[in-house]
Amino acid sequence: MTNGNTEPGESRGGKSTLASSVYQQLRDDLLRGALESETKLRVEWVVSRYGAGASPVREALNRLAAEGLLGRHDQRGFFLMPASATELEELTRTRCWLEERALRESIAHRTAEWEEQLVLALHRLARAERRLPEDPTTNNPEWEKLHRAFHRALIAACRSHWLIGFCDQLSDQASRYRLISQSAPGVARDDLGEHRIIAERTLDGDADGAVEALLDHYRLTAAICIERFAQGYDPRAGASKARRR
Amino acid sequence: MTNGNTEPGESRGGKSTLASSVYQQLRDDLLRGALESETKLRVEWVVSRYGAGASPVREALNRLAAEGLLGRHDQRGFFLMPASATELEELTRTRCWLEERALRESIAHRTAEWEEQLVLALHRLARAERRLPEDPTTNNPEWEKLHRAFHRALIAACRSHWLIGFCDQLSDQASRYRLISQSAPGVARDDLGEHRIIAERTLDGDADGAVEALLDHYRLTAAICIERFAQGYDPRAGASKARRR
DNA sequence: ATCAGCTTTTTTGTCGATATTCTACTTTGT
DNA sequence: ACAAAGTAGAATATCGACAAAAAAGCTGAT
Repeated sequence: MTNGNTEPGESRGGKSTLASSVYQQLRDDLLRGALESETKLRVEWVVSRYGAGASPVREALNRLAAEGLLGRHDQRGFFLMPASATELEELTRTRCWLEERALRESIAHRTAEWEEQLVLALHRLARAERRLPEDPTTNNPEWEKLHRAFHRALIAACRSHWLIGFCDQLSDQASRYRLISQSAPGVARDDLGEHRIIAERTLDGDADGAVEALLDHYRLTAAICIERFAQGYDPRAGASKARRR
Repeated sequence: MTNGNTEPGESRGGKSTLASSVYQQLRDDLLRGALESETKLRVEWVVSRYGAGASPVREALNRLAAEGLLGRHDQRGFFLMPASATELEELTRTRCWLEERALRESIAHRTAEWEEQLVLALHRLARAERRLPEDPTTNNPEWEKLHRAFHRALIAACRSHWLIGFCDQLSDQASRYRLISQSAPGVARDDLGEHRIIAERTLDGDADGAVEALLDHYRLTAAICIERFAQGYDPRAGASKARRR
């Protein structure tokens, strides 16, 4: 779990292995919600989709399962974790606990370097378009990256790579929910304004205010998602009847 | 990620796969400190030690690496994470943050069922011998299990399987450090008394008191380990010279 | 119709062999 | 003697075939 750890991506220099490449692509597709139509991930299916042998694919799937992004049952393969409103609530709860602690520690141990990285992240986020002009139903993947980078920059000074890793993991889960329920049109929302307030209070050293803004930000997002869930949204269109185990 | 997840062990009913079996054994050996003499885990070595093909072994190693129990570099295989005093400090810090939150939530949402499980866990722990009579240098593995079960019972009512998973992960890491530095004789310590106080205050609903006792418990353990580190303890005897990367 | 038990098909998990990459050592040129 | 380049050996990563298990399909009796 990640994976309480930095998933390296092996970006710098070292040639990536096939397993890592499949892992990366699969992970991206999962977080983008591109696989929500599948309920089970058969290895043969993954093999033919990403063009790699069974062994590296299995390794990638094992990593993702250990990270909590997939489920696994011995002799029964890998499956997408079912998305439910109660699970989203639990997720959000946990996320608020951990991010609050991380943000407070970050503020308490702030450095000039960290502050600069934060204003940079905010600036980049402000420049990006949330939705692409050509297809307003889907998010701009570039914006997604910058959004995640901003939230990570917030807590980067908390002095615990474990905590950062956990927050990343929860952030991954949350982004899946966000993208699942984003097919619906959605309320107008001042994303940028919220992020700006969080950053301002953080840079001011106003821990209580920053935490309040951050948690409101998360809770509002979750509330919107849950509402859409309640509206009877079901990712799987022609799903079959109940399956045992 | 790890493993913010319930590592099932596939105990009930379903026949376990070879990969899961190797995973389990390797994990046990890691936490028991039985592999501290190795710095690198060559697959061929693991294969011959646990009697399984390369594929299941690689899957097991991938899971452990995703959980943060091992390190991995593409094209360079798997290795034991180096143990350092500063890493132990960071670990303990994080652990205190998370366990405090988990314990407070557990107390805030306590149920009769949970309280009963807690007194049960304490009772079992009290009955077990910490060290085996025949070999006082090593811990009784049975006690280790019960000890872990006690600490998990404490936070079981926190209403977040994510948080429980994270705490488990950190607990695994900590137990590795504990067992590494336990070759040295060690101070006399009233383990049982500490655990009893934690449980009592918890059952009384005294959140502040329970948290204080729990964090002291963790910090004392860490302090003892770090002291032994400082005494120049080095797990790897005839280690080779510096390696790049 | 329905359900138990058998057969077929699909899918998972494992093995053995091989290609690719790294590592340590030797050679060569200055 | 030293560094760059090359080379033999070892380890990692991957493929393709196969065994084992589960799921789906089928038959026949109640």
